[in-house]
Amino acid sequence: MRASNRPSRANNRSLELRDAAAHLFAHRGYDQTTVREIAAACGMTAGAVYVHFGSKHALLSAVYGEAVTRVTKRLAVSIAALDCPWQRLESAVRAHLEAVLQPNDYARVMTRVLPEDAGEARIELIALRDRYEALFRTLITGLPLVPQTDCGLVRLLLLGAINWTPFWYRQGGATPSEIAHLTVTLLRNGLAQPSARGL
Amino acid sequence: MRASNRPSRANNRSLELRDAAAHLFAHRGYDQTTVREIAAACGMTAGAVYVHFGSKHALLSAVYGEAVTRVTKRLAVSIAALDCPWQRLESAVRAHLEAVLQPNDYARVMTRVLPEDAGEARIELIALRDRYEALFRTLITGLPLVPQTDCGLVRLLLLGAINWTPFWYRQGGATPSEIAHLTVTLLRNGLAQPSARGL
DNA sequence: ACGTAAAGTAAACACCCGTTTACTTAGTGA
DNA sequence: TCACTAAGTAAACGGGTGTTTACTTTACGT
Repeated sequence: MRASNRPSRANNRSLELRDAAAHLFAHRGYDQTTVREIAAACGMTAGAVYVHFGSKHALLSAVYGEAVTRVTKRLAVSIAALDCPWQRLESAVRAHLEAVLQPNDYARVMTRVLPEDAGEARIELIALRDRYEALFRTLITGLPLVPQTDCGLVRLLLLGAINWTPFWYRQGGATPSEIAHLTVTLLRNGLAQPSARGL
Repeated sequence: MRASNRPSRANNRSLELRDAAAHLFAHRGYDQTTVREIAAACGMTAGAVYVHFGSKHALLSAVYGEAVTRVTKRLAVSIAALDCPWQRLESAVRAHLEAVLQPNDYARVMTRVLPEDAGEARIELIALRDRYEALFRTLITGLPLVPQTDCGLVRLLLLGAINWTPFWYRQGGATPSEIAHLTVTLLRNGLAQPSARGL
């Protein structure tokens, strides 16, 4: 039981390191970020990184895991008090967009770094991402959609639309809130003029 | 005028090289593909690549440019005979999805390789992508949408949804045609049960 | 037949990468 | 006080990278 009272003087440089990694991964991608850069951002040497993390992949896993934890929490809070399934979805989309679009390093890693680039940590990242996407599955199956709608397909299209936003979003244009509203309105009623609707 | 009758014995290995690069970039990404691998795929040495292309970036530009050319052509053909703006959009989405989802190396590079990873060739790739996306701008502004709809935002959400598909699409599930139909139906009428529509 | 130029090779170049090793520093508990 | 341990450094290791160089081959035009 001695191993449990861990930290002692541990003024967690690990977290500092993880934050720096998140920042660099978010802005330049995994491949193009070097361990030396991450270390330098904390005023350390590359070797010291391996005191805290076994490998660069492990560092990515830590960042990715924290990202999912944070955005999951944020999403849960944002929908807690809502009952209407459409409002719940819109709130969830807004929370997701706010996380992904603000200069938020962790959330951005979730959409910018492909699990495929993570080597051995690949399976772990995919599991984390799936865990997050399951939240949207629940929200979507709760919607009163036209019968026989392929909910899985809807979820993937929705997540695609909002995961792609970081690639075109610019400060000063539409706000996350506006994007969320348009997205869910679109999903609910479509955008055709009433006179031009099909059967 | 002597420089114009170029090829002579030129049994264009350049194209072979470009195809091999497209294949590798599509399946493993730009960073994780080496010049030696591309050369080996054509039975050549790395040095020979530089007879045909000035750099690895130039090779990516060539692949990306060809990708845009091909998918643009395919899209133009698919909508040529159609008049109804909704049908035109659905056909365009279907063409795009077929290009991106079938094991089509060139189209896949367009969605898998971020222009940001291309270094100096970055600006060129962005210009090419923008040229392609402008086609969708035309298709969307041609739709009879509810007044004051932000067409730019709609285009970006739509492109996001369909650009993300390669990351989850699996053979045997929904076909490109089905995905295209659902996507445009969603955009047109939404998916809410008629009794559950908002104002 | 021969000069020319493109196409290709083998090998090196210069550098950068993730990771490891041997060693130093500093705080802690007994 | 002193052994112990975590944290960190400096430097190297082994390998891979894009690219260049010097040289060879090959096919054409004249």
